[in-house]
Amino acid sequence: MIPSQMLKGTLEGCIMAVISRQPTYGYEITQKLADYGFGPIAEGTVYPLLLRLEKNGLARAEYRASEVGPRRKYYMLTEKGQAELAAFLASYRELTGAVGRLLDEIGE
Amino acid sequence: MIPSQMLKGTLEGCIMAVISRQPTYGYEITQKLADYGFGPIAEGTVYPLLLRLEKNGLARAEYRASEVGPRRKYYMLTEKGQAELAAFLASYRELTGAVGRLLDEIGE
DNA sequence: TTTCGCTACTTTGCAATACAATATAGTTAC
DNA sequence: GTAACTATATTGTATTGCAAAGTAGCGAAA
Repeated sequence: MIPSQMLKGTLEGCIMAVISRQPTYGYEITQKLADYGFGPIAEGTVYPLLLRLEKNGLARAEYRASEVGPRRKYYMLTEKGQAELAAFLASYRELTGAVGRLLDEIGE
Repeated sequence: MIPSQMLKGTLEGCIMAVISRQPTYGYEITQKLADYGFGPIAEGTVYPLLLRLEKNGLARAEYRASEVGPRRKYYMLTEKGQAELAAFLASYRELTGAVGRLLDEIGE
């Protein structure tokens, strides 16, 4: 299990990454994240985060009917969101680079 | 600059990693972290974190005189701390693994 | 036809933590 | 004697993942 504190700041970027290629809805995102190995990410985590992305103009959404259940709210990145995703990737690499150098030095 | 939210959960593990090899004092830790590329980590971040490690039995500390300034409080990992460090490393690799798979798939 | 299971979204409130700000104080060099 | 660097501690704040609870559509088994 990845501790929740360690997901802070990273999860938002990861969700932006998920919706960056094709419109995706919340429920599907939680399943994809589990597939990638993030563990079960609570819906109470994903939905508020999506609403926040939308509110901040990083994503926009549209409802589409589903053939197997309630309608789905598909999210996709705005241009501003694409830029934010690029910034996240840069920061993420900065972090993993720093941690990598540290672990290297202590022989881990 | 690595956003502070992204450091949450990771920084504690990194500081454990720093003091795992040799006793280190707070001020020195902030400098080492900067050297590794974490950016300037505020003292208001490091000291409370060290006190927390100590309080939770993950680290112990002793004061030693300095030849160039005030006395220093050297921190070192306890056995419990070593175990916690190992757990952190496992979680960290779980996270980077998951993010890696995600970024792979979206072609980043 | 009712109930269970899966799908799907929203809201409220809490807990953890990095950090800014502030305070304190020893040492050295000008 | 005062500025600059070294060194630790405390208080309060903002962010954010998540638990919990609620709403609701659909299909299949009972």
